[in-house]
Amino acid sequence: METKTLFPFHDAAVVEPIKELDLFSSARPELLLHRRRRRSCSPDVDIGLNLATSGSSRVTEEEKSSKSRVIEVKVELSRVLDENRRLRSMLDQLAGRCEALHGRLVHLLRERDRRRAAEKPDAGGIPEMMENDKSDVGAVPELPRRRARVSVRARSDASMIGDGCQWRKYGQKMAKGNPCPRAYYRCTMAVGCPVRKQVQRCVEDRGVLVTTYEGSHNHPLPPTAAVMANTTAAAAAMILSGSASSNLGDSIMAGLQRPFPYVAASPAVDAATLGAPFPTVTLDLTQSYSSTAALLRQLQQQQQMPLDLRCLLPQQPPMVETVTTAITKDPKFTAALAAAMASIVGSPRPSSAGPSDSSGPGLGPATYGPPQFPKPCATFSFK
DNA sequence: CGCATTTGACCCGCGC
DNA sequence: GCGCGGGTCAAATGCG
Repeated sequence: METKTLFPFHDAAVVEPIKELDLFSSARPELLLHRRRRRSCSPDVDIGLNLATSGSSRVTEEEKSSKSRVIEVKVELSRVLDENRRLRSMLDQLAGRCEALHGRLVHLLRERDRRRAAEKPDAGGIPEMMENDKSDVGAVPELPRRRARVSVRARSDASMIGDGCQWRKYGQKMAKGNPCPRAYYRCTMAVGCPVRKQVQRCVEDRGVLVTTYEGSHNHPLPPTAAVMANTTAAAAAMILSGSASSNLGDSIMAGLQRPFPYVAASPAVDAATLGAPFPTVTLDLTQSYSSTAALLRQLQQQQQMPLDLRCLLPQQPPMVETVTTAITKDPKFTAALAAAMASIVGSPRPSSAGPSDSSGPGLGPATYGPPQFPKPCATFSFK
């Protein structure tokens, strides 16, 4: 981290420079100040002032100058501490609102379920498809069913990105407008798991693999898969609820239970992704994520977030940066991101698992067992 | 022989 | 109604 010397006129050996305060680190700045105050009061500390009587007028000038500098610095420190407290308070408020909304949503959904059970005691439960596909649970039957998809773009030479799940290929087709075939996989980690995914190379950049997930797993996931699944679930929940409040459902609950939106990318609804008629959010792991603020603003502008979640976002751009900084400095964020990255580029892929003969460019047999990963390719960066 | 993949056929929704 | 395209099925094939 950059170091600012606030006392350039002092002997560095006597007064150590004050480092720039990390507003979100675990080291409490107030304590720092407290320690410094205590040190400054200690009789052992040389405060750097020459109190000798020789040249007394010059010393007096220097003394006045130093004292005024000390006062200035104290004021500045006080201002920074105030700002720090204010930012912490904002973050606490945001977390509190999120918690409250989550609790409220859980309550409403339980109420809804109770009402439905009371109204239709002989309904025989929800249909199998609805039961398996949690993203549909909240849909109103008269409204068209909306099935969210999450598209993950990652740079890879392999036929499939390793996401920790086991998949079985059940089809392959040539899609219009793309010379590369599209492969269809379904999850085989549990009987009846409704999750499917499509894998296709990007027409603009053959090095980019576009993987589109649909549905929710009906079984426990290994940690590496859980990270990706959580991310896609949160993203799916976001777009499902973005324009139709009546579609608030269990998927949103799933999303709210995640460190939303820890891993996020271009949130634009990508209707062109694989020609999907469904709302699709794209997680672009080929891009450099230097600006989560841009993401948040985009979410605001496109109103892709649920109404109630939108209110959690700051309304003024400077605060967006503030929240972004908070998110990106959060060790949990870093950990989640690292796990997500590990699920994608975590280990080298065996050469035998490469693209097969006639199955088309870059689309080989499905991988099984432990996750197999393409070579490291996706890029993230934080400033 | 069992299992996974391949691939042509079929189904379905949508636009004209 | 028809054609098109996306998605799925299932018989055929390949492989260990």
